Formats: sequence, structure tokens, C-alpha cells
Amino acid sequence: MTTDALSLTLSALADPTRRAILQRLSEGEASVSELTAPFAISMPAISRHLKVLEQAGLVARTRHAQWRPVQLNAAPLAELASWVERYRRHWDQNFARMDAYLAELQKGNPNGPKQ
Amino acid sequence: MTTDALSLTLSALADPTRRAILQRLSEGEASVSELTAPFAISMPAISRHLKVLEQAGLVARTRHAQWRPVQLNAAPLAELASWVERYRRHWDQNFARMDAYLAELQKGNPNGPKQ
DNA sequence: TCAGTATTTAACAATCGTGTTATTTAACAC
DNA sequence: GTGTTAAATAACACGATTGTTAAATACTGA
Repeated sequence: MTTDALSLTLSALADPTRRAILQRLSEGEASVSELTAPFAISMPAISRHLKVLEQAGLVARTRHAQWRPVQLNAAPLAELASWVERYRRHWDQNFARMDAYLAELQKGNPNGPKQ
Repeated sequence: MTTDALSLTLSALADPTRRAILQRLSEGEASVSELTAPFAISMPAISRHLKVLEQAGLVARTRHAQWRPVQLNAAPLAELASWVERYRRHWDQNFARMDAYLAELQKGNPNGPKQ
């Protein structure tokens, strides 16, 4: 498949369980057991969610005795943020007003800043 | 199922074809035929991608003779943007520096703004 | 009404995603 | 070594996703 990074990030984030895991990790690293506790699903299921998050680069795993602490890595979210930003003008009222204002300026300032 | 809105948005965006459709629509509305043209897949496949985007609230469809013009609706991206923003401090260097700076201020200004 | 165009829906196949339980691996402690 | 704990992997089931082609629907225009 060779899926692109942004698709990997988005499909990893599409699952509510995985987003909850990230939220927990934003408060600090955690073991797989600790991550499993809040959910009604088994540890193997969480382990697979972690694998998805790891392949998307959203978490990193280290090793400490029989624990594998999991840490958040938010770097891929930077790319997502910049992707979303390209659409901000389509929903943001301030952006819309700014566009209209600039358009007015463009055609000879009839409603420009100094009347 | 009753999937939450953010999950719907994210899984809709996880597909590269659907993101390409949105990008095309950011330049203006288009018919299904026009949206199909750039891709190597059939029109029914595109029609179903559009249904996914519509259910996520990312596009709206109107009716004009035998055409069903499709329009971008970026509103759901606002929620996504604000979700991502909550993690900005985890990747943004400026945020990290600001955090460190504020922490210094907090513990008695040893490395504060005036030395 | 009939033919043509645009689009959706139906029926099907193949693959993917997510959960389960059972088993295996790895590290600790005695 | 044995036993315990933490986690991953295997094997499986099941439903969702995504594509296909063929048929149905909706509108236009003579």
C-alpha cells in the first residue's frame, strides 16, 4: 500500500479509543496496563491500537524491565495542523471578512479603510 | 454505532481520494463527473466517497437539472483544528520555550526577563 | 413519448479493521 | 531452576470499507 503519512495519521486518529490513549499520554508516559485500565476492552486490543499509533509515529515505546512505557509523539500532528489550516478561510468568519475587505481594496478602495 | 462527529470527520479525511476531492472543491463547486475525471476509479466509487463526505458534513449537494453540484463545507474542520491545537504545545518549539520560561518565572524569576 | 446524459443504487468480491481467547515471549524475584 | 507479571503474537470471527459491473432513477429536449 505504502500509505502516505497524513493518511496514516488521520486513520490512527479516527478511532476514539486511540484518541483517548493520546489524551492520557499527553499527561505523561504510561505502561500498556495503565492504558488498558480505563477501557472495557482487552489488553491485546489496546496493544494493537498502540501498534497503529506507533506506525503513525504518534507514540514511541521504550523498554524498562518487563514494562514497555509508551510516550506521546505529537510531531505528526504538526503536518495535520498545517493541512487543516489551508481550509481555515473556508470556515472562519474573520477570514471571510478579510477576504471581502481585500477584494474591495483590490477594485479601487470603494469601501476601504479610509471610507 | 452513533459515531461521534470528530471520528466521522477523521475517517472521511483518512482517504487520499476524498482529500483530493475536498481540495478540488475548495476551488469551487463541481459535478460528480468533474470530480471523477482526475481519478482512475469509476463514478459509482466516487459517488460513494461523496456519500461518506456528506455524512461527515464536509460536502453539501444541491440539485440543478440532471446535475448534482457538490460544494465544500469546511465547518467540521473547525472542530478538528481545535482538537489538534490542544496538542500544539507538545510539538511546537516556541510553545516549549514559553513553557520553560513561564516555569522559571514561577519559581522566583532566576532566569526571568531581567536576568 | 423517446433518446440521451448524469447520477445513484444493487449485487457482489476482496480486503481491512477490530475485537476475542489462547499461547508465547521477556524480564523479574526467589 | 520455578513462579509471577507485563506485554506481544497467533488464530479466528465478524462487520465495515472500497472497488467492480449492471441496472435503476431523474432530468432534458426534440
